[in-house]
Amino acid sequence: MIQIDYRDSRPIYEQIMNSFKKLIQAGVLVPGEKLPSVRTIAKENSINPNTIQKAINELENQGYIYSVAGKGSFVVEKIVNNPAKIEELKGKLMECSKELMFLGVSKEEIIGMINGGSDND
Amino acid sequence: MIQIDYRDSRPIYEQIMNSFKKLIQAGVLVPGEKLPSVRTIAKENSINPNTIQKAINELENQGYIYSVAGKGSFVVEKIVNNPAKIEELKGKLMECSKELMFLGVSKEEIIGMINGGSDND
Amino acid sequence: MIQIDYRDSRPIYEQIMNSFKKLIQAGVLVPGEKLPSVRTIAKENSINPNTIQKAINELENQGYIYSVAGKGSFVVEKIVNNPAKIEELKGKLMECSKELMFLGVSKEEIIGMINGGSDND
Amino acid sequence: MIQIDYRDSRPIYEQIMNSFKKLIQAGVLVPGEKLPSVRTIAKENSINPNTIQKAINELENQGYIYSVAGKGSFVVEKIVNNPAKIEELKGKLMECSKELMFLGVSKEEIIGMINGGSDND
DNA sequence: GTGGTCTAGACCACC
DNA sequence: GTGGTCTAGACCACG
Repeated sequence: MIQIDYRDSRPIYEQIMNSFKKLIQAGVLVPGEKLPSVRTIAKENSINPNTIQKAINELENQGYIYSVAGKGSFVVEKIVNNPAKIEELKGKLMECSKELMFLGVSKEEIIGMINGGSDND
Repeated sequence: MIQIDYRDSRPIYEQIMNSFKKLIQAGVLVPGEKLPSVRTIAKENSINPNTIQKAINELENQGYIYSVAGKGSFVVEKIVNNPAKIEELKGKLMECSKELMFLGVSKEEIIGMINGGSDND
Repeated sequence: MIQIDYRDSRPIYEQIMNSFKKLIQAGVLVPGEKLPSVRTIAKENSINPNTIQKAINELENQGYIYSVAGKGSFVVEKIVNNPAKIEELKGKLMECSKELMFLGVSKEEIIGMINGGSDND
Repeated sequence: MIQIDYRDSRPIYEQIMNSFKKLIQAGVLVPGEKLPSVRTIAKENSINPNTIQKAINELENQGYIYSVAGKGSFVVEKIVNNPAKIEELKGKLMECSKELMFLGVSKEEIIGMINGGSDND
């Protein structure tokens, strides 16, 4: 369910966080659905529960899930709008697109990628 | 010439590197042009020369400049194609675009940003 | 009669307790009035009776209600003065007001809120 | 510099966080000032560095300080406005004020407290 | 069994 | 030296 790359420079908790973000965005995890427990995720991936907990906390801070002590963590019904975050993402996207164009990728190809939405990870 | 933000969580050398990348991409530094010396950059920005050197080395590794011992560093004539980097950037771009769409930004708006993207930082 | 939000991080019994507090403060439950039985509240809200009992016990500890074995729980005639609780609340209130002022909310606005505060939940 | 009450139900990291918030709000820690290092705070208060780190992270998330790896943590120049947080605090304040009035504290006394701003902690 | 907190000790990149 | 991440194990309140 989750992909961890220990050679990746990004911290493990961030990789876990992104995995869940993608599962939510892709609709694999639907609103209201319960996530596996911290301990389950930890055991299945041989990662320390504290690291999982950190990822879960971050996901809650960012508004993707909500946690209820003693019950579990659940996908939120609707993502809360966060204008600041949208601006940040727009900035990142523009930076990538500029650098790609500088490296010879045409504007059309980039737009094609966004239009097609083919998974490129 | 270079913008350093000590509050930024990114390492100094990375900020320096990005500044030069942008200057090259924007055409302020043209192909073949000589970069200021490490010591000059260091003095002008009150930064440790080692930090500048690290940024210069990274820029060379990524194919933006080339260094000649005893002469200095110069902007490359043509950026070497770096398929791995292009793929990485494409991945990042798709991730941003997916998250933006998930947060309610329309595909059209994103494409419009890329089409009209003449803002430079 | 009672609002439970399972997404809320606060324990269920605390939410129940607060619901009753508000009903008493608002005068919906008048002094001497009998509260519904633990089992009734539990069934109507699909909550474990133990959880309801815990809320009831807390309300009694805090002096809002009194319980008579075999009869039920009743709203007290007059809230017993609880200096410790008053001091605690005063502390909390001052903390909120200070933080609000620090964040740029004017003293006048805060006082206006307290003066005009007829909104109930 | 920091007050920890191990009998307090609130987590230690939260108490630490609040201590620093108050020091910043009171002007003891001025904008731009460096906070003691994680390890220093940990040693001086006989608390595990990880617990301090959590408090520091939270303070950064809430916009009170910013951290630079390898340099330290610093008080931000100006607190970022956060409307959602202001609304939350207003709600808390109203709840306290209502409960105080219900317990017999007069509206005038509450307003007097806010006007006087005497430390009540 | 669940999330949440905490300790003790470790390693890393950065400056 | 600094902040940041991670592990291994523990205890707690809640349902």
